Amino acid sequence: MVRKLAPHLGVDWKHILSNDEDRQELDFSYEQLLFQLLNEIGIIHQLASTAFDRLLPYDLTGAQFTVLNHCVRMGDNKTPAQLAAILQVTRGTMTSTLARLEKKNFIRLEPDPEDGRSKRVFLTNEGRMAREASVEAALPVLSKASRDVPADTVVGLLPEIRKLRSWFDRNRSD
Amino acid sequence: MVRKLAPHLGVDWKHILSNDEDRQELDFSYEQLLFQLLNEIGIIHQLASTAFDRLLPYDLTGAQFTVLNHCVRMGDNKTPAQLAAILQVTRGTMTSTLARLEKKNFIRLEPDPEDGRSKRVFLTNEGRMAREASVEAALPVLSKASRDVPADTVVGLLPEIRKLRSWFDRNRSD
DNA sequence: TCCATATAGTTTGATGCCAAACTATATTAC
DNA sequence: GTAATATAGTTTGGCATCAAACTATATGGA
Repeated sequence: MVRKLAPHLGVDWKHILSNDEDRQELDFSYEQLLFQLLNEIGIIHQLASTAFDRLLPYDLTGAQFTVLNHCVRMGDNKTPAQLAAILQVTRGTMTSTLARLEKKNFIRLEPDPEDGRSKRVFLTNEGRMAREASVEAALPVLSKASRDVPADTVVGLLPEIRKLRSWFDRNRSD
Repeated sequence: MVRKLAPHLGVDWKHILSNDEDRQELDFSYEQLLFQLLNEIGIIHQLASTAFDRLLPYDLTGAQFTVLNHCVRMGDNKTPAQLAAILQVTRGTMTSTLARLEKKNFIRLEPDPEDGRSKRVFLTNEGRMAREASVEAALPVLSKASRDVPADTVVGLLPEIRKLRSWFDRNRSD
């Protein structure tokens, strides 16, 4: 049916072993179904990501918001390596995200008094406000979703999706 | 619990309104549950993408494989704009992916005889073989998943995930 | 103490992705 | 027929991501 836009992501499971046309007609092997599932998941992630990026204020990106949000909710005064582990990015990626946040004055980086190799990440007041404004900006979109997507769908999906995420989490090579 | 690696993606819904600790204890609003769901989806996509990229031969990337795979399964002789629409990336992104595939001699680009603005994408024999080899390389991983992840999980997830994808698809701004 | 190894953070180089600007060719409207 | 508009493809600039190499500091064992 040709969707209008949206990316094929890092890996695009889209159309790997499936396509819209044959969905109704054929039997699929387990492997094919898993492919299709990952395909759909990739699309959802991409669409959601792009939509979220577009509504964020202060030129914030999703990655940057995620760091601010974590600091607000779970506390700051963590090292970049800890944040990288928690948010599941490489240290190199975290370095660059933190640099952008620092340039915007949303966080402050201080040397770790106990470990000469480390730094500590602190929220600034501006960072706190930017996070707050971002949450505000996101609410209308979530509300729209809540009107259209049945709660049953969301609630039903969560436990199984978590199982799947768990499996990938346990089975990655690193 | 601090996962070891993995990225916060374009937008990272991870930890936006949720975290591992409070999952067991609190009630969540619909909005929070949706956030959590998108969070899990983002993680799964990232883990799956990275794993897939690592096993591909010929220095193929997921994006490149997706183009080859589509051409094998659905036929080549399409324009870059058509491929971009089908695979849901911008034309600019498709330009660069096709350029990389052409440099590897996996596709050929010819001028469209009927439209002076367009080109046509054709698979080469090398491209066909590279796609075949990629599928071979992916099979062991899929088999591993099939041993661990119950078919029920996959089959149960698919219809609801498709509904969710549909919603995002319908509600995007472009 | 000193060396080997592990860990923190950075840097580099690739890829993917988007948005927006830009060129060239079609198509439509008058 | 010509001007306005739409579409195809490219280019540029920016962010996110990874992998791998590199520096500096800790830590542990001999």
